[in-house]
Amino acid sequence: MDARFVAIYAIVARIPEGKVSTYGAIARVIPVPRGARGVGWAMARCPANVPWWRVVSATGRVTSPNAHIQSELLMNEGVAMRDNGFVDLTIARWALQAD
DNA sequence: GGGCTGACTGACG
DNA sequence: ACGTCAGCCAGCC
Repeated sequence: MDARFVAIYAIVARIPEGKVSTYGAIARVIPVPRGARGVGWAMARCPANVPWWRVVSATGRVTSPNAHIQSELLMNEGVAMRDNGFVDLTIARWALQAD
């Protein structure tokens, strides 16, 4: 486990309910080895205590293999969902912070 | 060692 | 506005 990935999980863990963030946005705050893909890679291996469902693609689309579960979780938290698998980043986007 | 894949993104037609 | 393409680079055959 690399310290950078720990930082990714730490940031994701800071995303409040009803808010989401994007892979690319996180990749800009942290010097991730492979940029946005690195974040996705990290999410794919979410250490367990990580609210991975609050991370979506830059367009607001849920790109996870279990998108239906993710979208359901987001709706359950009050995230502004458009339709199946889409989040309204205009409303739900969280202001990133490295610390 | 070489080629393909992917929980991405931004540019292009 | 929407579908495709190319760049990206660690992992996994």
